[in-house]
Formats: sequence, structure tokens, C-alpha cells
Amino acid sequence: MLMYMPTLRDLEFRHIVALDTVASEGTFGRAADRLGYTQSAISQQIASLERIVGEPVFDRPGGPRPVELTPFGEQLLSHGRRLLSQLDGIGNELERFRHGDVGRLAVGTFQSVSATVLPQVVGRLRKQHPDVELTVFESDHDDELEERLASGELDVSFVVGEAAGFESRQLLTDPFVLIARPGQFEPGPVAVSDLLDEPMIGQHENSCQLLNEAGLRSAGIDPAYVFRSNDNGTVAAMVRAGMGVAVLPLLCVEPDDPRTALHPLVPAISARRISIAWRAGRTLSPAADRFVELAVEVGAELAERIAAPLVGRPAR
Amino acid sequence: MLMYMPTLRDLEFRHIVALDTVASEGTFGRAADRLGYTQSAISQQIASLERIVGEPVFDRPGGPRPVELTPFGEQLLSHGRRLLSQLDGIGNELERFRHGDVGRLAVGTFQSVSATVLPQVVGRLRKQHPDVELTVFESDHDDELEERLASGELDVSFVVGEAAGFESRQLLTDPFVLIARPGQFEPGPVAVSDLLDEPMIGQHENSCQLLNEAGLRSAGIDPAYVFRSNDNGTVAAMVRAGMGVAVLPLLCVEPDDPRTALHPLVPAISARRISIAWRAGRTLSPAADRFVELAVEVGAELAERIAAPLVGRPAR
DNA sequence: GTTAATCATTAGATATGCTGATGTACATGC
DNA sequence: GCATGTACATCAGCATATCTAATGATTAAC
Repeated sequence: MLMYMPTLRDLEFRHIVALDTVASEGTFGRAADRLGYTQSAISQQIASLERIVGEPVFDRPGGPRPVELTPFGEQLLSHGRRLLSQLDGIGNELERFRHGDVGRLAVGTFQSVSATVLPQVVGRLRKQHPDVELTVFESDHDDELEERLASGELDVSFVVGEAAGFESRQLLTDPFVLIARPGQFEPGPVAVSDLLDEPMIGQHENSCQLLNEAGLRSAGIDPAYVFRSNDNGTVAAMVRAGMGVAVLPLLCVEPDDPRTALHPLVPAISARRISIAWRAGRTLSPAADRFVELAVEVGAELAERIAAPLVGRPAR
Repeated sequence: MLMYMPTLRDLEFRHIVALDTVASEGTFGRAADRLGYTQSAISQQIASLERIVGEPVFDRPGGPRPVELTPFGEQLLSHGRRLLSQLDGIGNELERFRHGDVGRLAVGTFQSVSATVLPQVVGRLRKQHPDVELTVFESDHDDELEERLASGELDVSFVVGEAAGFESRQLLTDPFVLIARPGQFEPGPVAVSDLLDEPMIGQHENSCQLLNEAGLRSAGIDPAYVFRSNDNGTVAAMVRAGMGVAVLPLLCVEPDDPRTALHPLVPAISARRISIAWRAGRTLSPAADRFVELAVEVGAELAERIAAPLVGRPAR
């Protein structure tokens, strides 16, 4: 009959615990009592341990004298104790991970979110879970964000609208507004048709700009762009300089700048929906979960704040 | 039916190996092939792992798509890998220990051995097993050495003769010789009875000195000590100065010093036997075993060398 | 819609680990 | 010296865990 030859990989933590307990109690029987086993069980556990390591771990003097670790047993025990405390450490780390207190988190974002939602979310996350290693990747190309989400490089990403293959939670809707010089239009809503002859300032081609142009076109305007920039500050400056007017998502605009006037458009261009997304079917880490929650929270607050000036300001 | 609630302590290395293999293979089946199990076994191992940690470790998209670690699974795996490599490290360390290449070793010794046998043994040990942590405790009181041997403070100790409760290996026998000024006696053996009127120089009371005096008395001499020192160089100097003669174990004497003459005694005082001892029934560490072997080796060489001058010198 | 690939589940065989009883070795006390 | 007590080892029997083999359920791809 061929015996299975055990290796160190067969070592189990109960072996170490038994070794430790017997070593400190001095007898198998007392160790058994302390661990809730019978003497026979401990005897067999130690025997099994000795088969695994290939050496006796105790000197058994026989009779009523206590057993004593062999030098090999001492060596094994000191290594084993380290292993046990490592295991306990792992338990603690996993518990922290479970609460979202540690872990890596890679987030995708794009400009307008980076400037408005993200700082709030990051701030709250860092306050509540300071040890989460957060990395942020920004791109103005939706497909790049989605690729990295799909590959697993990103855990979650802010996105405009929804994309197939992803789960998401909607954070807020961001309406398009007209940015003009103060006095250029009557305060209050402006008809899209009034923009027919206006020179337009816009962004370079991106999902948001496309949505915007599609909206204008469906209202009968074929906008003539005299300048394009993806820097929202530059766009606003050009408007102030009288180069033209711009249609931008509200989140891209500095709402309280008195040097520009904001006007809702009628008919409204369908607002872009900002969500946070992750790969469908992929379990989120607790930290990522927390991030999503915070994003929803911040999104709701922001939605409230941006509704006010848009309605209120033209009346001012 | 009450279920047993597993804890992290129930984690086994096979769980980690399965986790790792499935993670890198992408499917349970291929992992099973690689590990020599059936797919069912791996499925059950992962299920068991998930019960232990309380979380799914894989996202299973269903159908022919590969499984993928959950963030929790990733975290667990990275900790688990560390644990596995620790275990392998322990295996290596134990192997080195088994060969006597690492470990602590506490050795007891006394003066004459410290001056003759020990340096040789230590030298060879350090050369062959440089990473053994050797500590040496020296005492001229046999009982102190034995106490520390018994308590486990010392692993092995050089001793004179044998003591109950210890196992030992004999290294050499160290004959007593007479040390006198050259010309004081005829070269060759000296009769103990000729020492009747000689003033004697001896050591303070210790096991070796007692053996010595007992030997002289049993030959009819009641030695009159005019000076005692435990420093062998001092004793020799006093002999050279003409203060008296000394009877010392040969190992305590500088055998090639032309300013003193060495004489065997007739009838010989029964030589002291030098052994190396350890607690009976206690398994020695491989390093200690090695030390014993080296001590025997050195003892044999030394026995050969000290026999020569004792026989040869009086004839010179 | 059918096929192929995947994991989960089930049932049964085997191995493992435990209990309880017994065997064996040793020290201690009379 | 012999009886006694205390300890570990071993054995038999049982419960449980773990593996294999077969089957079921789910999903992608054609």
C-alpha cells in the first residue's frame, strides 16, 4: 500500500494552534481541554503535523513528565506563530476592505465632471475612507473611458448617457444653456430660432458637442462655428469678447459670472444625462460602491443648486 | 440544522492555490486539469473558500465566458500569495535548519576546554555553518553548567566525567602531569612519593583540583599548597619562579614551553575524562549534533597530539 | 433555435478527523 | 519492588468532508 507523502502545503492552521497550545500547556491532554478536543485528537493532530514536516516536534519523556518541543519544533513553532499572526492581519485587512476602508479605486471622468462633481465626491471619500488609493483618469472621449472600463483598468467611470454592456446610476441631468453677453438678449428664455444668424462658439467634436449640435439642427438651426475650444473658460472669454454666443451644458459654465448672461433655450435641447457606470455583472469593491453612493449624493445636491440660478437669474 | 460557521482559521493552502489557478486560467475546468482535480472539486473548493471568507471571490458571468476575480477575490489572492510564499520560505528555512545551517546554539564550557578544544570546534563550525548563532557560556563550576543544561539554557556543554541525567560523548582523557623546573627531577616519570616534601601550587577548589588532590592523597601524599590560582599561566610562572611544583591536567599546560619540565606521575592519577553532554532524552538540534561531531573530531586529534610530548619530552 | 462551453448540484465512494476505550511507558510512593 | 497514577499512542467505530462522475442550468455564438 503506497502512502501519500504529505508536504508543507498540507499544513493547516489547526496544526500550528495545536503545536502552540501543547507547547505552552506541557501536555497533550491539557491542550486538548483548552481547545475543546479529546487527548486522542491532539495526539493525532501532532502526529499528522510530524508526518507533514518529517520530524518529531516534541520530546515525549514518557510517564507523567511534560512533553517538550524539540529544537525543530521550536523552530517550526516560531515560524508558525508568524504565519498565524499574518493570517490574523489578513483577516483585519479583509474586514477593512469589506468596509471600503482600504483598496485601490480607479475612476474615469471627463472635464465638466472633473470641475464640478468629482472634487466633492473625492473630498468626501478621502474624509470618510482616507486609506483608499484613488486614481483618476480623465478623457473627453467617451469610448476611451468605456474601453478602460471594459478592460478593468477603471473600476467606475462618469459617463454621458448610457452605454451597452454597463450598469450605471444616473447622477443628474445637465441642461444646455445659451451663453451670451449681458443685454444681448432679453433676460429669460431665448428661442432657438433667434440664433439663426448668430456666430457660434463651440467645443471640438465630442459626444456633448454632438448632442448639442444635433439639438440645434433638429430645431432648424445649422450653426456656424467661428471658434472651437474644449476649454470652457476660453469659450466664455470669447463670448465676453463678443465673438459669438455659445451653447454649453450648464455644468460647463461658471454660473455666477456677471460678465455673461445665461438663458434657457426654447424649445429645450434635450439635456445630457450624467451617470456613473461600471461593467455589467462585475462586482464592485466596497470602496467603489461607496464612491457611487457619494457620487449620487453629490449629484443630487448639485442638481438642486444648478436648477436655481437657471430659473432665477434671468429674472434678476 | 445548525451550520458550523467557518472562520479564516479554516483557510487552507489548497484554497489559495485553487483561487490562484482559477484566477490565472480563467475557468474552473482548466484550473482543475492543471491541479489534477475534477471541475467539480474545484467548484466545491472555491465554494468552500467563499463560505470561509463570507464573500464571492469570482464573478461568474455564465455561459462560456471566463470567470473573473471580484475585487474582494483580488485582495484575498494578493494576501494569499504572500502567505504561500511565506510558507515556501518557511520550508526553505526548515530545510536549512535540518542541515544545521541555521539555528541558535548555546554551549557550555570551562577554562581548559575554552583554551584548547573549543576554539578549534568553533572555528570549524563557523566555517561549515556560518549562520548558526553560537553563544558560549563559561564557568568553572560543573554544577552551574549542569543546571543550565538541565534548564535548557544550554544545548550542550563540555563537562568533566559524567553526570546523572545527561547523555554524553567522550572527547578525550586528560592525564595529570607534574610541572617542575627543568632539572628539578630526572627526565621521565616521577614517583608520587617523591612529592612528599615539595611545596605545591594548585588551583582553587574545583572538580579538577579535587580529583587531583584525591589522587595524590590516595597515593599517600597530603599536599601542602603554598599558592593557588585558577589562571594556568600564573601557576606555570610560579613554578618557573621556584615557588613549588604543580600537578595539572595536561590540557592546562603549555606543553612546548622549555622553561618548564613535564613529568608523568607513577602511579598515575586517574586522568580526567572530558566529554560533551546534553540532557538525556532531549533531541539535539542538527547544529548541536554537528557541534558534537566536530568536538569528537577535534578531541581525537588533540588526544593524539598531547600524547606525543608527554611520552617524548622526558627522553629529549 | 440549436450547439457548445461553462459552473452548480447531486449522489455515491473514499478519506479524514474525531470520540471513547484500551495499550504502553514511566515516575512516584509505600 | 511492586502497585499506582499520569501521561501519550493506538485502535475501532462513527461522523464528516472531499473527491469523482453524472446531470442540470445558464449563456454566447452560430
